[in-house]
Amino acid sequence: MSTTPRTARGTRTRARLLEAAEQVFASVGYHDASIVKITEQAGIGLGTFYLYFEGKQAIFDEVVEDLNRRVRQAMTEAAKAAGNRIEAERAGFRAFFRFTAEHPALYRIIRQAEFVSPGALRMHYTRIVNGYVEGLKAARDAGEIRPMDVDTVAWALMGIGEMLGMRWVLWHAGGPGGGAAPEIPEAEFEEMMRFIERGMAPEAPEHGGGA
Amino acid sequence: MSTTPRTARGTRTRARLLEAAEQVFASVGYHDASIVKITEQAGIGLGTFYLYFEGKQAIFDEVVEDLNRRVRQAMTEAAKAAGNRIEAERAGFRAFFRFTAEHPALYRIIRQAEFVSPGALRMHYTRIVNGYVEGLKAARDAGEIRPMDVDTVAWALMGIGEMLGMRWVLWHAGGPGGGAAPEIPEAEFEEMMRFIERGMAPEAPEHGGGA
DNA sequence: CCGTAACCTGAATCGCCTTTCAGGTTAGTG
DNA sequence: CACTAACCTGAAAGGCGATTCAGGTTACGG
Repeated sequence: MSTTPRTARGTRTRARLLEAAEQVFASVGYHDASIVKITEQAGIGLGTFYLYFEGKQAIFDEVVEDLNRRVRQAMTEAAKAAGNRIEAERAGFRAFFRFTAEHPALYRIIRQAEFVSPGALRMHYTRIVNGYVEGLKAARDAGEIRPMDVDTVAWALMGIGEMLGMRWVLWHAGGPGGGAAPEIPEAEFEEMMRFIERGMAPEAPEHGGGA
Repeated sequence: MSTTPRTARGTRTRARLLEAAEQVFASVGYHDASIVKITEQAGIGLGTFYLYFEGKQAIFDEVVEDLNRRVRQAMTEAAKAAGNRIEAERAGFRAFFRFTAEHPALYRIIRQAEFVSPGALRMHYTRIVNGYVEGLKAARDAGEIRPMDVDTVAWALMGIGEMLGMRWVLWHAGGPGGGAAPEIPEAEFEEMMRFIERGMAPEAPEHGGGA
């Protein structure tokens, strides 16, 4: 039966397992991620794993939860500094891509969640979309974007981010074993933002005011 | 060693295995899809599997290839009937959603391919995007859409389709075990198309001409 | 230095899955 | 009907990985 650590040592051990699990899940996938591999990566005895986690699925869920919290924090943080809503959207997207470029684990892990833990998958997407929805509603009410069904558009934005991010992270940067965080092609990022901004622009823009 | 069937009987058996594999992969995932389950679903002896397939991964790749061919055919077929490019885009999207609504296997299987068979994953997305790219280039040259980096936009469209489709197919229609093909909400589909069409619209539309 | 609560360990158990193979069945031909 | 190429079968071998557990280690207050 798994327990919560009671001392600083235990807390550190648990954290090490979590970090190791993120790496192992991301590099070989859930299926091939054995508890042995995770504990070895963490430099910890096999049996110790079961002191802190119920099993493989349990630690997977926690890894997803953790990544989700971190990516949303990165996005909110970045958006906070922006002036208007459009700027905030742009900053949020950029933060999203930067985060996923630095943590390929996000994609690689989330995509497997469908069977491993459908609830975690839904939670992940829903939470991120909810962040968008709030921002979009405010922008819509402020007249910065056209009247729209913000839910649908928020999911569309999520889809764009996920697909382009996947393409950049997984394929632009060599193979799965790949090395450091890849650069996000600036020109493509701008093209994406143009597409998004036009898709959301108010009916009658400021007469000739382009991007 | 796996062989190609030499008679009508063998051909039928092989096809049954392929169909059963699609169902099993879609319903329990690659990991939990044992050869036993596949052969049982097909109503065929366990050993027979190895007459026609090298192993689990081999049949998985074929399932992906098959689904990919079918969804692209559905899209092309639908787009063919359309008048202009915008109409074709709309028809293609609708066909894509209809297909995935009727074959949830597409999502459920593709999402696992990342680790099971990265090549198959990339092949799947790339082929669909290539279809878009051709259409977009033609539309751009014909002045029906603004000048743009069609590759980036094509991937963005792919992302929108995948995310909204996933949402509709996986979540609007009860649980994973879910029943018949769910309806695609018409209002949401239209909102999505508005977003896409505006994102691609030429710089100076026909003076006040809306959608 | 002693005691003990918390922590750590990895060999062994248990169960499941892939793959093989020796032998049976089917269907078409002369 | 005899023959044979193609096809089908499922018990069993061989492996692998999740999880347990009996016993060792660490840290620290008294």
